[in-house]
Amino acid sequence: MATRTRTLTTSDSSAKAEELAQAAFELFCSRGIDRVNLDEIAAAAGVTKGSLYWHYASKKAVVLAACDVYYARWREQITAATGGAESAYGKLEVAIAYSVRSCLLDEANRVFSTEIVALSLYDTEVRASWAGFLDETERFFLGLTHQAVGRGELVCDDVDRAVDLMLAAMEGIKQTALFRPQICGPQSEQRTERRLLSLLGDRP
Amino acid sequence: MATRTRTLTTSDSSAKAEELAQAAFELFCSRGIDRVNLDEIAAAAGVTKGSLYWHYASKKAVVLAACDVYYARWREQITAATGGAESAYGKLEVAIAYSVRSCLLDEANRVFSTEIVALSLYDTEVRASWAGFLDETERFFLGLTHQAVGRGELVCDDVDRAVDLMLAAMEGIKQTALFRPQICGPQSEQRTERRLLSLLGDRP
DNA sequence: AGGCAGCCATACCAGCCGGTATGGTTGGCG
DNA sequence: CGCCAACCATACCGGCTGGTATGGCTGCCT
Repeated sequence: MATRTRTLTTSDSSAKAEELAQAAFELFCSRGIDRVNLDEIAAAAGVTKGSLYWHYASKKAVVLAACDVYYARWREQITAATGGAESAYGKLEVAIAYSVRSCLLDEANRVFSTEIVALSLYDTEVRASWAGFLDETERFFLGLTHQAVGRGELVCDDVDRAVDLMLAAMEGIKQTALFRPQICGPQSEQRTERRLLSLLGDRP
Repeated sequence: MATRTRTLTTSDSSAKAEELAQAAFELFCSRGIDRVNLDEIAAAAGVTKGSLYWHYASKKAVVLAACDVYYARWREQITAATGGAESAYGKLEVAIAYSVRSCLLDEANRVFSTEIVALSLYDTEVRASWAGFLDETERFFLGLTHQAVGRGELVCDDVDRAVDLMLAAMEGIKQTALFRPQICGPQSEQRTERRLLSLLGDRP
């Protein structure tokens, strides 16, 4: 799409740019950002580095674009997961279940987010991008939890604090999962889900 | 190669090796592992790369040695911090206070641990080393918490689970602190301490 | 004395990779 | 048609850095 009005607008005019971002994201997920060079990314998208540099000004720009791919996929999957549930509490359950699963089992997700966090130590743009995503996820869980509490499906006296804590625990679990493969089993997964859920409050 | 000999036992053989490890640790903390080259490390220890390679076989060996420096400093500081308190609960308080402070305020600590975690994604030796350290910290908090519960200073029905959760939250807080500088203020620090402490149980 | 091992410096290499220079092809448009 | 802009390929550069080859110096041991 957008093949004709290829004027001087931004890079969304070209589907190739998106294809390059997708390819970069996949490669970054499997092998880490600085273990993937631009030749590989370009090749994975069916072009060469010369073309890549027509769409992106630097490797960092490619990384930022890969981040956007990550965010878009998260939105897509989280809405798909929560779409089935009716109650706000039910949505919370499946949202946490999805998050735990992606934390504990989806190694690609772990690789990418770990690399981005490490990059954020030195690059303010990457850090700002990731911070925006963290805000988005917090707003998401905050909204659901407030809904559940407002509808009487959950009892929690300090929602903001509870969500903060739950998200921090989730990040911590994701990180330690790298070093404790044993906690990635299916029964451990369910237990983790229940623990995180209970951090948000109690059922009435 | 002949790295043996040395009349006075094993690794104590050369103080220069330790000095190199210390220098490497400081540099890694300030600028990240792969933004520091071996020439700089050697120079910081007053030698050149040629000598560095007499003490260490590769850059990875230097990284591992820097990890050991990190562990040693943690032990030293945590024992110093908990030395003043008599009750087990008091020790828990100061241990958590120290951990929170180092998570939220000590940026060098954050840089180093973040880098090591990222490296652990690909290097099994580094991962094993860090996993050992995580085990050590867990054992430390587990021991204190069990003590506090056994002495009636704390009420907690599932210590293992509580410590797990507290440590996960602490890791998560450390990570998100990078993206939310506002949570690093002193009053926020105390609140964080209290929240983490309350995760371990209630006072009788 | 003299040999040897520990310790260190100098000089050098080679591969990797981000980035660039340049030129070719296509298609829309005046 | 002819021109230009979008898009892409080829070839190349140059800096950085982990790692090595080699030899010098020191002091202990026999």
